[in-house]
Amino acid sequence: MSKHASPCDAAAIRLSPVSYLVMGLIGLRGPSTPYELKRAAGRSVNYFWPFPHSQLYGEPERLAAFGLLAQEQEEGGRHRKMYSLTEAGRKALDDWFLSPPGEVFEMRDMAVLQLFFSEFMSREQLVALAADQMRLYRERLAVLEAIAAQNVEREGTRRMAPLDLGLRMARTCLEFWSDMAAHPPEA
Amino acid sequence: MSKHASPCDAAAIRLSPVSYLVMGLIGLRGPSTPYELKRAAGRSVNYFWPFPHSQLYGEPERLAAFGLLAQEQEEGGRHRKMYSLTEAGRKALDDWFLSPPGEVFEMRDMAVLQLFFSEFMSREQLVALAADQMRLYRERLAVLEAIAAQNVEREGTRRMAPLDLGLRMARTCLEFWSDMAAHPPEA
DNA sequence: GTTTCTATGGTCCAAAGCGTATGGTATGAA
DNA sequence: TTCATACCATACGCTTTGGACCATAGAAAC
Repeated sequence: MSKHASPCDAAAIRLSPVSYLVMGLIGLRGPSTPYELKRAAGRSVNYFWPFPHSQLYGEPERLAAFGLLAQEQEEGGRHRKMYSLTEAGRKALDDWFLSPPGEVFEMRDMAVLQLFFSEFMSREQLVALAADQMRLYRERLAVLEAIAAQNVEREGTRRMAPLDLGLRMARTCLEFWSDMAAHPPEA
Repeated sequence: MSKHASPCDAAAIRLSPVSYLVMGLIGLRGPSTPYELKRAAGRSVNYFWPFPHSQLYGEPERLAAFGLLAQEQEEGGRHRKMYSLTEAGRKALDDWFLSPPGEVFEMRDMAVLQLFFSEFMSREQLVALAADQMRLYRERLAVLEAIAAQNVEREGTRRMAPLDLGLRMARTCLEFWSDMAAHPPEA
Protein backbone atom coordinates (compact mmCIF):
# COMPACT_ATOMS: atom_id res chain seq x y z
CA MET A 1 0.00 0.00 0.00
CA SER A 2 2.79 2.29 0.88
CA LYS A 3 4.42 3.62 -2.24
CA HIS A 4 7.97 4.77 -1.91
CA ALA A 5 10.01 6.30 -4.63
CA SER A 6 13.50 5.07 -4.86
CA PRO A 7 15.51 7.22 -2.49
CA CYS A 8 17.12 8.57 -5.59
CA ASP A 9 18.93 11.80 -6.25
CA ALA A 10 17.40 13.59 -3.30
CA ALA A 11 20.50 15.72 -3.61
CA ALA A 12 19.53 17.01 -7.03
CA ILE A 13 16.02 18.16 -6.21
CA ARG A 14 15.22 21.83 -6.35
CA LEU A 15 13.55 22.96 -3.15
CA SER A 16 11.36 26.01 -3.33
CA PRO A 17 9.61 27.87 -0.54
CA VAL A 18 6.54 25.77 -1.19
CA SER A 19 8.61 22.64 -0.68
CA TYR A 20 9.54 23.77 2.80
CA LEU A 21 6.02 24.91 3.37
CA VAL A 22 4.75 21.42 2.67
CA MET A 23 7.41 19.57 4.60
CA GLY A 24 7.15 21.99 7.49
CA LEU A 25 3.40 21.71 7.76
CA ILE A 26 3.55 17.94 7.64
CA GLY A 27 6.24 18.08 10.29
CA LEU A 28 4.02 20.15 12.54
CA ARG A 29 0.74 18.34 11.86
CA GLY A 30 1.91 14.82 11.25
CA PRO A 31 0.76 12.82 8.19
CA SER A 32 -1.63 14.91 6.14
CA THR A 33 -3.59 14.98 2.92
CA PRO A 34 -3.24 17.87 0.49
CA TYR A 35 -6.66 19.11 1.42
CA GLU A 36 -5.74 19.24 5.07
CA LEU A 37 -2.59 21.11 4.19
CA LYS A 38 -4.58 23.57 2.18
CA ARG A 39 -6.93 24.25 5.05
CA ALA A 40 -4.15 24.50 7.59
CA ALA A 41 -2.14 26.82 5.37
CA GLY A 42 -5.10 29.05 4.64
CA ARG A 43 -5.40 29.95 8.28
CA SER A 44 -1.77 30.56 9.00
CA VAL A 45 1.22 30.54 6.76
CA ASN A 46 -0.77 31.94 3.87
CA TYR A 47 -0.64 35.35 5.48
CA PHE A 48 3.07 35.69 4.89
CA TRP A 49 3.60 33.34 1.99
CA PRO A 50 0.63 33.26 -0.37
CA PHE A 51 0.33 30.60 -3.04
CA PRO A 52 -2.42 28.84 -5.00
CA HIS A 53 -3.88 25.69 -3.49
CA SER A 54 -3.13 23.70 -6.60
CA GLN A 55 0.50 23.66 -5.58
CA LEU A 56 -0.37 21.73 -2.47
CA TYR A 57 -1.43 18.87 -4.70
CA GLY A 58 1.47 18.91 -7.08
CA GLU A 59 4.32 19.63 -4.72
CA PRO A 60 3.87 16.67 -2.33
CA GLU A 61 3.77 14.38 -5.34
CA ARG A 62 7.08 15.79 -6.47
CA LEU A 63 8.64 15.57 -3.03
CA ALA A 64 7.46 11.97 -2.72
CA ALA A 65 9.07 11.15 -6.05
CA PHE A 66 12.36 12.26 -4.55
CA GLY A 67 11.90 10.34 -1.36
CA LEU A 68 11.37 13.32 0.93
CA LEU A 69 7.80 12.34 1.65
CA ALA A 70 6.13 8.96 1.87
CA GLN A 71 2.82 8.55 0.11
CA GLU A 72 -0.03 6.31 1.10
CA GLN A 73 -3.19 6.10 -0.94
CA GLU A 74 -6.70 5.36 0.31
CA GLU A 75 -8.11 2.26 -1.33
CA GLY A 76 -11.70 3.23 -2.03
CA GLY A 77 -13.71 6.39 -1.86
CA ARG A 78 -11.88 9.54 -2.72
CA HIS A 79 -8.50 7.95 -3.06
CA ARG A 80 -7.07 10.50 -0.71
CA LYS A 81 -3.34 10.57 -0.59
CA MET A 82 -1.71 10.79 2.80
CA TYR A 83 1.81 12.15 2.99
CA SER A 84 4.31 11.87 5.78
CA LEU A 85 7.88 12.95 6.32
CA THR A 86 10.63 10.46 5.62
CA GLU A 87 14.05 10.53 7.20
CA ALA A 88 15.34 12.32 4.14
CA GLY A 89 12.55 14.85 4.38
CA ARG A 90 13.27 15.58 8.00
CA LYS A 91 16.91 15.98 7.08
CA ALA A 92 16.08 18.41 4.28
CA LEU A 93 14.10 20.51 6.72
CA ASP A 94 16.93 20.52 9.22
CA ASP A 95 19.38 21.53 6.52
CA TRP A 96 17.16 24.41 5.61
CA PHE A 97 17.41 25.81 9.11
CA LEU A 98 21.16 25.63 9.02
CA SER A 99 21.42 28.83 7.06
CA PRO A 100 19.17 31.85 7.47
CA PRO A 101 17.69 33.12 4.23
CA GLY A 102 19.91 36.20 4.14
CA GLU A 103 17.25 38.41 2.67
CA VAL A 104 14.40 40.53 3.90
CA PHE A 105 10.81 40.34 2.84
CA GLU A 106 9.52 41.32 -0.52
CA MET A 107 6.45 43.40 -0.41
CA ARG A 108 3.99 43.88 -3.23
CA ASP A 109 1.58 46.59 -2.44
CA MET A 110 -0.73 48.01 -5.06
CA ALA A 111 -1.80 50.81 -2.77
CA VAL A 112 1.77 51.97 -2.34
CA LEU A 113 2.25 51.75 -6.08
CA GLN A 114 -0.64 54.14 -6.50
CA LEU A 115 0.74 56.27 -3.74
CA PHE A 116 4.06 56.52 -5.51
CA PHE A 117 2.28 57.96 -8.51
CA SER A 118 -0.14 60.00 -6.46
CA GLU A 119 1.08 63.24 -7.97
CA PHE A 120 -1.46 62.49 -10.67
CA MET A 121 -4.23 62.16 -8.12
CA SER A 122 -6.54 64.72 -6.67
CA ARG A 123 -6.42 65.34 -2.97
CA GLU A 124 -9.81 63.65 -2.62
CA GLN A 125 -8.62 60.55 -4.42
CA LEU A 126 -5.60 60.30 -2.19
CA VAL A 127 -7.69 60.62 0.93
CA ALA A 128 -10.10 58.02 -0.43
CA LEU A 129 -7.21 55.65 -1.04
CA ALA A 130 -5.94 56.19 2.48
CA ALA A 131 -9.40 55.69 3.96
CA ASP A 132 -9.83 52.48 2.04
CA GLN A 133 -6.49 51.13 3.23
CA MET A 134 -7.40 52.06 6.79
CA ARG A 135 -10.57 50.04 6.52
CA LEU A 136 -8.73 47.06 5.10
CA TYR A 137 -6.03 47.13 7.74
CA ARG A 138 -8.62 47.36 10.48
CA GLU A 139 -10.25 44.28 9.01
CA ARG A 140 -6.94 42.53 8.80
CA LEU A 141 -6.19 43.45 12.40
CA ALA A 142 -9.55 42.11 13.49
CA VAL A 143 -8.87 38.80 11.77
CA LEU A 144 -5.41 38.48 13.25
CA GLU A 145 -6.62 39.46 16.70
CA ALA A 146 -9.35 36.84 16.47
CA ILE A 147 -6.75 34.22 15.63
CA ALA A 148 -4.69 35.39 18.58
CA ALA A 149 -7.72 35.22 20.85
CA GLN A 150 -8.44 31.65 19.75
CA ASN A 151 -4.93 30.70 20.74
CA VAL A 152 -4.35 32.48 24.00
CA GLU A 153 -3.02 29.30 25.54
CA ARG A 154 -0.24 29.25 22.97
CA GLU A 155 0.61 32.89 23.43
CA GLY A 156 4.32 33.53 23.46
CA THR A 157 5.18 30.27 21.71
CA ARG A 158 7.26 30.11 18.59
CA ARG A 159 4.40 29.21 16.35
CA MET A 160 2.56 32.37 17.36
CA ALA A 161 5.54 34.60 16.64
CA PRO A 162 4.68 35.27 12.98
CA LEU A 163 1.23 36.31 14.08
CA ASP A 164 2.82 38.83 16.39
CA LEU A 165 4.82 40.25 13.52
CA GLY A 166 1.69 40.34 11.37
CA LEU A 167 -0.06 42.37 14.03
CA ARG A 168 2.81 44.78 14.35
CA MET A 169 3.02 45.28 10.60
CA ALA A 170 -0.70 45.81 10.27
CA ARG A 171 -0.62 48.39 13.05
CA THR A 172 2.29 50.19 11.44
CA CYS A 173 0.45 50.32 8.13
CA LEU A 174 -2.76 51.45 9.73
CA GLU A 175 -0.88 54.22 11.45
CA PHE A 176 0.80 55.23 8.22
CA TRP A 177 -2.42 55.46 6.25
CA SER A 178 -4.14 57.25 9.10
CA ASP A 179 -1.44 59.89 9.00
CA MET A 180 -1.83 60.04 5.25
CA ALA A 181 -5.57 60.57 5.54
CA ALA A 182 -5.16 63.17 8.24
CA HIS A 183 -2.37 65.12 6.55
CA PRO A 184 -2.25 64.35 2.84
CA PRO A 185 0.84 65.97 1.29
CA GLU A 186 -0.05 68.63 -1.20
CA ALA A 187 2.13 67.19 -3.95
CA MET B 1 10.26 58.29 -37.27
CA SER B 2 7.32 58.10 -34.97
CA LYS B 3 5.65 54.73 -35.01
CA HIS B 4 2.12 54.62 -33.72
CA ALA B 5 -0.01 51.55 -33.41
CA SER B 6 -3.56 51.94 -34.49
CA PRO B 7 -5.45 53.19 -31.46
CA CYS B 8 -7.10 49.81 -31.51
CA ASP B 9 -8.91 47.94 -28.81
CA ALA B 10 -7.24 49.82 -25.99
CA ALA B 11 -10.26 48.69 -24.05
CA ALA B 12 -9.37 45.04 -24.36
CA ILE B 13 -5.83 45.22 -23.06
CA ARG B 14 -4.96 43.54 -19.81
CA LEU B 15 -3.21 45.96 -17.51
CA SER B 16 -0.97 44.48 -14.87
CA PRO B 17 0.92 46.21 -12.08
CA VAL B 18 3.90 46.44 -14.38
CA SER B 19 1.77 48.27 -16.92
CA TYR B 20 0.97 50.98 -14.42
CA LEU B 21 4.53 50.95 -13.26
CA VAL B 22 5.71 51.75 -16.75
CA MET B 23 3.08 54.31 -17.54
CA GLY B 24 3.45 55.93 -14.16
CA LEU B 25 7.21 56.22 -14.43
CA ILE B 26 6.96 57.69 -17.88
CA GLY B 27 4.37 60.08 -16.56
CA LEU B 28 6.70 61.23 -13.82
CA ARG B 29 9.89 61.32 -15.86
CA GLY B 30 8.62 62.24 -19.26
CA PRO B 31 9.64 60.29 -22.38
CA SER B 32 12.03 57.50 -21.43
CA THR B 33 13.91 54.54 -22.77
CA PRO B 34 13.54 51.14 -21.13
CA TYR B 35 17.02 51.42 -19.74
CA GLU B 36 16.20 54.69 -18.06
CA LEU B 37 13.07 53.15 -16.63
CA LYS B 38 15.06 50.26 -15.32
CA ARG B 39 17.51 52.55 -13.58
CA ALA B 40 14.82 54.80 -12.19
CA ALA B 41 12.81 51.85 -10.93
CA GLY B 42 15.78 50.22 -9.30
CA ARG B 43 16.23 53.17 -7.02
CA SER B 44 12.62 53.59 -5.98
CA VAL B 45 9.58 51.61 -6.80
CA ASN B 46 11.52 48.39 -6.82
CA TYR B 47 11.51 48.41 -3.03
CA PHE B 48 7.81 47.81 -2.84
CA TRP B 49 7.12 46.17 -6.15
CA PRO B 50 10.02 44.02 -7.33
CA PHE B 51 10.15 42.74 -10.88
CA PRO B 52 12.78 41.60 -13.35
CA HIS B 53 14.28 44.20 -15.64
CA SER B 54 13.31 42.24 -18.73
CA GLN B 55 9.73 43.30 -18.17
CA LEU B 56 10.69 46.92 -18.67
CA TYR B 57 11.61 46.07 -22.24
CA GLY B 58 8.67 43.89 -23.14
CA GLU B 59 5.91 45.79 -21.45
CA PRO B 60 6.36 49.18 -23.14
CA GLU B 61 6.32 47.39 -26.49
CA ARG B 62 3.01 45.83 -25.60
CA LEU B 63 1.54 49.08 -24.32
CA ALA B 64 2.65 50.82 -27.49
CA ALA B 65 0.93 48.16 -29.56
CA PHE B 66 -2.29 49.11 -27.84
CA GLY B 67 -1.79 52.79 -28.27
CA LEU B 68 -1.14 53.64 -24.64
CA LEU B 69 2.43 54.64 -25.34
CA ALA B 70 4.04 56.22 -28.36
CA GLN B 71 7.28 54.74 -29.58
CA GLU B 72 10.08 56.54 -31.30
CA GLN B 73 13.17 54.73 -32.43
CA GLU B 74 16.67 56.14 -32.68
CA GLU B 75 17.94 55.99 -36.23
CA GLY B 76 21.54 54.97 -35.77
CA GLY B 77 23.61 53.78 -32.88
CA ARG B 78 21.87 51.57 -30.38
CA HIS B 79 18.45 52.01 -31.86
CA ARG B 80 17.17 53.07 -28.49
CA LYS B 81 13.45 53.19 -28.21
CA MET B 82 11.94 56.18 -26.57
CA TYR B 83 8.45 55.85 -25.13
CA SER B 84 6.03 58.55 -24.15
CA LEU B 85 2.49 58.64 -22.84
CA THR B 86 -0.31 59.09 -25.31
CA GLU B 87 -3.67 60.56 -24.48
CA ALA B 88 -5.02 57.05 -24.08
CA GLY B 89 -2.16 56.17 -21.76
CA ARG B 90 -2.76 59.17 -19.57
CA LYS B 91 -6.41 58.23 -19.49
CA ALA B 92 -5.62 54.65 -18.47
CA LEU B 93 -3.53 55.97 -15.61
CA ASP B 94 -6.28 58.29 -14.47
CA ASP B 95 -8.80 55.47 -14.61
CA TRP B 96 -6.55 53.41 -12.44
CA PHE B 97 -6.67 56.00 -9.70
CA LEU B 98 -10.46 56.06 -9.80
CA SER B 99 -10.69 52.93 -7.71
CA PRO B 100 -8.35 52.02 -4.87
CA PRO B 101 -6.94 48.52 -5.09
CA GLY B 102 -9.13 47.18 -2.29
CA GLU B 103 -6.47 44.86 -0.98
CA VAL B 104 -3.57 45.03 1.38
CA PHE B 105 -0.01 44.08 0.64
CA GLU B 106 1.21 40.58 0.08
CA MET B 107 4.32 39.77 1.92
CA ARG B 108 6.72 36.98 1.11
CA ASP B 109 9.19 36.50 3.85
CA MET B 110 11.46 33.49 3.97
CA ALA B 111 12.67 34.37 7.45
CA VAL B 112 9.12 34.33 8.79
CA LEU B 113 8.53 31.05 7.05
CA GLN B 114 11.46 29.61 8.95
CA LEU B 115 10.20 31.25 12.09
CA PHE B 116 6.83 29.61 11.68
CA PHE B 117 8.54 26.25 11.67
CA SER B 118 11.07 27.21 14.30
CA GLU B 119 9.87 24.50 16.65
CA PHE B 120 12.30 22.32 14.77
CA MET B 121 15.15 24.71 15.45
CA SER B 122 17.55 24.92 18.31
CA ARG B 123 17.54 28.03 20.41
CA GLU B 124 20.90 28.98 18.93
CA GLN B 125 19.60 28.67 15.39
CA LEU B 126 16.65 30.85 16.19
CA VAL B 127 18.85 33.51 17.72
CA ALA B 128 21.15 33.33 14.72
CA LEU B 129 18.20 33.82 12.40
CA ALA B 130 17.05 36.82 14.40
CA ALA B 131 20.53 38.30 14.46
CA ASP B 132 20.86 37.90 10.72
CA GLN B 133 17.54 39.59 10.11
CA MET B 134 18.56 42.43 12.41
CA ARG B 135 21.68 42.96 10.38
CA LEU B 136 19.73 42.97 7.12
CA TYR B 137 17.12 45.38 8.38
CA ARG B 138 19.79 47.71 9.66
CA GLU B 139 21.33 47.65 6.21
CA ARG B 140 17.98 48.28 4.61
CA LEU B 141 17.36 51.15 6.99
CA ALA B 142 20.72 52.64 6.15
CA VAL B 143 19.93 52.50 2.44
CA LEU B 144 16.50 54.04 2.87
CA GLU B 145 17.83 56.72 5.16
CA ALA B 146 20.51 57.56 2.63
CA ILE B 147 17.85 57.98 -0.02
CA ALA B 148 15.88 60.18 2.31
CA ALA B 149 18.97 62.26 3.04
CA GLN B 150 19.60 62.76 -0.66
CA ASN B 151 16.10 64.10 -1.03
CA VAL B 152 15.64 66.32 1.98
CA GLU B 153 14.31 69.08 -0.21
CA ARG B 154 11.46 66.81 -1.26
CA GLU B 155 10.66 65.72 2.25
CA GLY B 156 6.98 65.53 2.94
CA THR B 157 6.04 65.33 -0.73
CA ARG B 158 3.84 62.62 -2.14
CA ARG B 159 6.64 60.93 -3.96
CA MET B 160 8.55 60.49 -0.73
CA ALA B 161 5.59 58.94 1.08
CA PRO B 162 6.37 55.33 0.12
CA LEU B 163 9.86 55.82 1.43
CA ASP B 164 8.39 56.90 4.74
CA LEU B 165 6.33 53.72 4.86
CA GLY B 166 9.37 51.68 3.98
CA LEU B 167 11.26 53.20 6.87
CA ARG B 168 8.43 52.53 9.28
CA MET B 169 8.12 48.93 8.15
CA ALA B 170 11.84 48.33 8.40
CA ARG B 171 11.89 49.76 11.91
CA THR B 172 8.97 47.60 12.94
CA CYS B 173 10.72 44.52 11.62
CA LEU B 174 14.00 45.44 13.23
CA GLU B 175 12.22 45.86 16.52
CA PHE B 176 10.46 42.54 16.13
CA TRP B 177 13.63 40.62 15.41
CA SER B 178 15.47 42.42 18.18
CA ASP B 179 12.81 41.26 20.62
CA MET B 180 13.11 37.79 19.17
CA ALA B 181 16.85 37.77 19.66
CA ALA B 182 16.59 39.14 23.19
CA HIS B 183 13.78 36.84 24.31
CA PRO B 184 13.54 33.80 22.06
CA PRO B 185 10.44 31.77 22.98
CA GLU B 186 11.29 28.35 24.31
CA ALA B 187 8.98 26.55 21.94
C1' DG C 1 44.69 53.35 -35.91
C1' DT C 2 43.92 49.10 -33.90
C1' DT C 3 43.06 46.34 -29.85
C1' DT C 4 41.04 45.79 -25.46
C1' DC C 5 38.36 46.90 -21.63
C1' DT C 6 34.32 48.25 -19.32
C1' DA C 7 29.99 50.21 -18.73
C1' DT C 8 25.94 50.57 -21.08
C1' DG C 9 21.88 48.81 -23.27
C1' DG C 10 18.82 44.98 -24.98
C1' DT C 11 16.80 40.28 -26.15
C1' DC C 12 15.52 35.69 -25.46
C1' DC C 13 13.62 31.65 -23.58
C1' DA C 14 13.01 27.53 -20.60
C1' DA C 15 11.07 26.77 -16.44
C1' DA C 16 8.25 28.00 -12.55
C1' DG C 17 4.23 29.83 -10.75
C1' DC C 18 -0.56 31.22 -11.05
C1' DG C 19 -5.47 30.96 -10.97
C1' DT C 20 -9.37 29.10 -12.40
C1' DA C 21 -12.41 25.90 -14.73
C1' DT C 22 -13.95 21.66 -14.19
C1' DG C 23 -15.22 17.28 -12.54
C1' DG C 24 -15.72 13.81 -9.40
C1' DT C 25 -17.44 11.98 -4.29
C1' DA C 26 -19.80 11.90 0.15
C1' DT C 27 -23.61 13.56 3.09
C1' DG C 28 -27.89 14.93 4.50
C1' DA C 29 -32.21 16.92 3.50
C1' DA C 30 -36.47 16.93 0.83
C1' DT D 1 -34.64 8.89 -5.32
C1' DT D 2 -33.32 13.24 -6.05
C1' DC D 3 -31.32 17.27 -5.18
C1' DA D 4 -28.26 20.46 -3.06
C1' DT D 5 -24.15 21.33 -0.96
C1' DA D 6 -20.05 20.82 0.94
C1' DC D 7 -15.71 18.40 0.22
C1' DC D 8 -11.78 16.98 -2.56
C1' DA D 9 -8.74 16.80 -6.65
C1' DT D 10 -6.72 17.59 -11.14
C1' DA D 11 -5.72 19.71 -15.47
C1' DC D 12 -4.20 23.27 -18.26
C1' DG D 13 -3.30 27.68 -20.48
C1' DC D 14 -1.34 31.72 -19.50
C1' DT D 15 1.90 34.96 -17.26
C1' DT D 16 5.98 35.85 -14.83
C1' DT D 17 10.56 34.99 -13.72
C1' DG D 18 15.40 35.39 -13.74
C1' DG D 19 19.30 34.98 -15.63
C1' DA D 20 22.14 33.82 -19.65
C1' DC D 21 23.57 35.81 -23.53
C1' DC D 22 24.44 39.31 -27.11
C1' DA D 23 25.60 43.86 -28.92
C1' DT D 24 27.26 48.81 -28.88
C1' DA D 25 29.87 52.93 -27.47
C1' DG D 26 33.46 55.25 -25.72
C1' DA D 27 37.71 55.52 -23.46
C1' DA D 28 42.19 53.97 -22.62
C1' DA D 29 46.35 51.63 -24.01
C1' DC D 30 49.60 50.57 -27.14
